[in-house]
Amino acid sequence: MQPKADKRFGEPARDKGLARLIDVARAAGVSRSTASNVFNNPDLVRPNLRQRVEAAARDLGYLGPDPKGRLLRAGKFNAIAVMPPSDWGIVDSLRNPVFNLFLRGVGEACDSIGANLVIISDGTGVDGIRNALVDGFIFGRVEHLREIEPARLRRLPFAVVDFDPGPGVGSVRADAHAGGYAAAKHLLDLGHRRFGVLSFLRQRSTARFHPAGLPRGPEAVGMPTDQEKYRGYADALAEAGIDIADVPMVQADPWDKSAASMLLDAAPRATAFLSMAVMQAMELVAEARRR
Amino acid sequence: MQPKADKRFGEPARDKGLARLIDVARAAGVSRSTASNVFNNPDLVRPNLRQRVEAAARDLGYLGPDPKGRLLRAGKFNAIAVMPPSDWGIVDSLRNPVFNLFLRGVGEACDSIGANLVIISDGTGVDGIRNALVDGFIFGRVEHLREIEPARLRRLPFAVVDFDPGPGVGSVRADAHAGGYAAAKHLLDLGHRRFGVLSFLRQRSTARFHPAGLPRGPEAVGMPTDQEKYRGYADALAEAGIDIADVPMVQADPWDKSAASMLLDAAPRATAFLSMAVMQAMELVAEARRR
DNA sequence: GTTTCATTTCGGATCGATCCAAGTATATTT
DNA sequence: AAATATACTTGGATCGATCCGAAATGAAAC
Repeated sequence: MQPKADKRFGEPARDKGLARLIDVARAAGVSRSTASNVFNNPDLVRPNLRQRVEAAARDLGYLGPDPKGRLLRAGKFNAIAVMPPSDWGIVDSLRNPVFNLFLRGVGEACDSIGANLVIISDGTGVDGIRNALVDGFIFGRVEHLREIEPARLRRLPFAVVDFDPGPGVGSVRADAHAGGYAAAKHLLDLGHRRFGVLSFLRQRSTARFHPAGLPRGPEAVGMPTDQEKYRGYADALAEAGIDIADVPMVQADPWDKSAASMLLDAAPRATAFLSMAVMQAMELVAEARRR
Repeated sequence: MQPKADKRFGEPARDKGLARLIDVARAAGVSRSTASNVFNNPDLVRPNLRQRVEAAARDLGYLGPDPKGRLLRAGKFNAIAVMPPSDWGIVDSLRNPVFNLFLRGVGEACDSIGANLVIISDGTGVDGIRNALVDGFIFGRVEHLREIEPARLRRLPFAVVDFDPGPGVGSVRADAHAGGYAAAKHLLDLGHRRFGVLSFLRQRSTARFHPAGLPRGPEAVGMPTDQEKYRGYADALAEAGIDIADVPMVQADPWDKSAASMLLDAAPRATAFLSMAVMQAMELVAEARRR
């Protein structure tokens, strides 16, 4: 049947230069649906028409269905977002070995289902989270959950790593206590007895030194996993008769480079160090080597 | 003015449970435009109406303008895509220090403009490139350009790293010749005189050993930058009276782990090695340490 | 030459929102 | 109080495509 006058959109000046499906359809003298089928269900279109459409597409330089329109209908993005830890930004995140590992894990899943991996920019802010064109989010840090109002969180498809936000939410966590215990035990087995501890603060602020042990109250190590890790350290040390409360500790923002030298100054006789964050540990090694 | 009967969309069963802008508008007894303005240009809406809309939004659990619809109108994605080198996939890419560096560079730019960073999955294939919801692409390897038909490439906003695709296309490149020269020079200055060279093949295939120098023809090192780097090595060696054509070389796929041991076997007396790819170099170090 | 049925093709409705020309209510001027 | 200016609102058109019921086509059957 011949296409009647398809009054949809009165030929609104194709200024952008990019052909739309409707342009191809008109050029080929078929309806939008037929043209659409040529690209999505070629079997449904008889060969002669199909060729006409294909020729028209070639002539107009049509690149195939535009993802924008398709997306609006389908509602799927074929992409998964990863939220870098609060206020880290993309660069800092990529610099962190642990985050890289995390990213690789997510990347593997993405590869397997052919989804793209989106790293949410810090610059987009918390609202950016809503505007990201993705199917779901993976949070690496609890802070995010705190920042987002619960109502909207409830409608967001997401999963969490290293924190159990309660029933109904997908989450995975590492056994931080075991990890911390193993690390400390390893050092003890090597004969170390004098330690120093590097920990971090919840908020960006200046480094502070605690002569001994973990402070109580709101300043205590933030993440649940970190608390567990700390307890892991503590338990291992306890077995060797060392009270972690007697071990010098520096708390600082993970990016605060002064923490390392502060700890080295504070615990000059220490032969081994326990750190909560990789970045801090790396900085400590670098600083120690520098001296 | 009171909203008349806005006949648009005959209340199509809000089954998904998610409220749309139009639902909010109806609930508040205003038009879509007004509701839209409440979220985008609050100043244009009088307080009493605005509050009514906001209340309605709250009641219905409206989360703000859906990015899908907004996107369709705006045509902007606020995201930049990075293509991992052909057939690497996301995971392998993230494992590569050089790619990580590259990613960090792009990430920095993204952070600064508040754009999200998208890593295109290998699984989406070359077509995925069209379907990615991004504003532009950055290619790290020339192979991509070869895979994409020129016509569609011409309409794609993109930039290229380490390859100059010709006029009209944004591109940046490193001075590979200088880099190669400097690296080789450094080793020479350290006193090394017996070398081994690790290079890679364009296509995935089994490692092959060349007793001396770079083979000619289609098997030659693929990327322009790699050829330059090779010449950089060659020039530095030449200054020390060494002809690179006399240096044992192994060519292999960057991920082929056998290359390292093959080279170590082939050049047992070598005291220093020159590699075209980081991954190969890393594997070489690991293998050497293992022995 | 009809009737019947499977195969193709068509076009209005829709996805969720924004733009803009046109209309209405309110404020200001005379 | 009428006339004019200003401030808000409105709804149709649009972004680019897909879905699906209905209409048209063509081939086989009567």
